Amino acid sequence: MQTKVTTALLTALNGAKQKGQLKTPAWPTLSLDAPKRPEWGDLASTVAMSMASSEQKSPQDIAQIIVDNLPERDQLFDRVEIVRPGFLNFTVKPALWQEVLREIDSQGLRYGHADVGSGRRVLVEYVSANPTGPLHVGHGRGAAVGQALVRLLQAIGYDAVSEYYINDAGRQMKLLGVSVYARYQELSGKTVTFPEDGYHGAYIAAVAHRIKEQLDRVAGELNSDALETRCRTLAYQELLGLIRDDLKSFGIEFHSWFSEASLLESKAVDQALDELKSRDLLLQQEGAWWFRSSMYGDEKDRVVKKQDGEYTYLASDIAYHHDKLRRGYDLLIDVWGADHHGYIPRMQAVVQAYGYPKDRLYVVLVQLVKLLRDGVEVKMSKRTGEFITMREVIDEVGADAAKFYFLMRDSKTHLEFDLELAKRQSADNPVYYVQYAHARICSLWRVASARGIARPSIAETDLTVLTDPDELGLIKKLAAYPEVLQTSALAFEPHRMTYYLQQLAAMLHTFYNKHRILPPAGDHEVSETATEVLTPNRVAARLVLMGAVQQVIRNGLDVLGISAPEQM
RNA sequence: GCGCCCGUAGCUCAGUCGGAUAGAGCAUCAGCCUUCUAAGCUGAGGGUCGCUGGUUCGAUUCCAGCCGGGCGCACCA
Repeated sequence: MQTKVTTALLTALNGAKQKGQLKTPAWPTLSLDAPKRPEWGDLASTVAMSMASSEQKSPQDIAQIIVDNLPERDQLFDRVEIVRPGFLNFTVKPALWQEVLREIDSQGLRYGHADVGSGRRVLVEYVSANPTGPLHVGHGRGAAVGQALVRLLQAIGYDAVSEYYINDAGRQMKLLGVSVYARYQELSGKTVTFPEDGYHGAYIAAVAHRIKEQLDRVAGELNSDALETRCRTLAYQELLGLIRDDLKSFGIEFHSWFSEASLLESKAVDQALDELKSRDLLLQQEGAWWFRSSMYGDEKDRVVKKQDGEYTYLASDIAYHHDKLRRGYDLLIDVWGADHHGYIPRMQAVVQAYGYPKDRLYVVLVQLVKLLRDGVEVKMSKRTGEFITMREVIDEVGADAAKFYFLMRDSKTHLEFDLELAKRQSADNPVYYVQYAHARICSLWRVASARGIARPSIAETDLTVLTDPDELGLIKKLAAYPEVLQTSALAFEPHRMTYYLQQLAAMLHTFYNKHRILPPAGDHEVSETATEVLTPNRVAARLVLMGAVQQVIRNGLDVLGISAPEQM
């Protein structure tokens, strides 16, 4: 609908220009918003006001010129008004709104999809937690956001895929081995002093217990170093497996998993650094090698190879991004915890160092989740290993509710997540509120079929009976869906979709409460307050409308990776 | 100290490529089930959009400076 009216506006502007009524060389971007008040029409434009200075005419005059040049004015609009400073308010003909329902019906799950991406390839990297322990709530939010981004981008025509980068090399892995080995020794009855900087979580002992048998078998033949290495390998596999399982129960699967260790083994790190060296972007100083990120706006240069000859974490990260860039993606998205924001300039420096524009990489920051239970904060401490895991949250509130909560707010702001609220099955809980709207419509089909009312075929339904403001209001909301989807995807902000769904669900519930969709069952007297006449036509048209609402809720939830239950 | 993010109703937050009387949910109060799921709906109260300046016909939105909160400033990951 927006596009239809925008096109008309543009035609009007160009027409006026040809006649010499307007002279602005380039039109400002034509934005059309649904105005806040119904008396301001369905769509409003501010072009006339923004052109006032370049035209040296009053906004009202410009608006009048535009109106005079509007093509097919009577076919498109019931009313076109010019209001006070220079707003152009359009009231679109109901017939055009009614057409939206046919569009939804014919496109089904694809309604709202677009091709603004035109197949451009995007790689979204998210979660990427160290395989040194279970995923915690923060990872859960990152997972929900990452998955939603992939699906949103796919929906508007991008070829988007997901990847998990496994930090299976370096110090953290070493510590994992040491920690598990210590617990293993304890299990075998030895007293050991647990490494100070090791992983203290109870899950480490659990892992040690689980792999004990395998270790016992080789314990006699291996010295302690080799045993420790074995601990590391087994624990790593065990923990990565847990992470995969957790993600799976959260309904998340990755297109690919990428191992940091593989970069070191294949010498990809050396190669990536050599390439920088050949471009004079690597510098040896004080016995260490520095990446000259300050050449590209970072505040200072960064060490990639330490005095002791070890690579830093950044070295693998450089190689990893080098690899991603060379795989030919048009855009790389990294979803990071907000505490890593200081890392962005150096990664963008990496991108530029390899000759790519810096916006080839976009980092989506995800802020911390503050867990509450009945309004009281649930304290977490990573140091002592006492933190709430993602699995605990999923097990307690369910994957759908958890995802919805994670996606409810702008990811770069702190999120309060009340476990009790997320579990509650009432209107307080936005997840169920939205899902319930969907289930309610499904229930309508069940009741209709029980009463022998067939689901109407849209081709044979007269939609012109849908003239009630509530009916048209719902349709207008449905018509806004494609725009919401697109904005949400292009801004990398899934919460816009969550918000929209809550609004749509609210309208559905209001409508449902106020109007009847099916005629009352035969044995009920029609109450006096039912002033509406429910002709078979109207019933059919309303059912079509309900079908459309159901479809859009389903599409919206789907793009967020949340299920749309038929029954609750 | 420098950098990034945040500051909107009692609480949690939307909105802001500059627009017309600033929105939702929760909480509070008052109502609505013999009907298609009350996991729902209706109504009421509640605001100097952190502060001060600037740009503009117009600023919650843009700019500058302050104030408050979070995070980051390693040859850690």
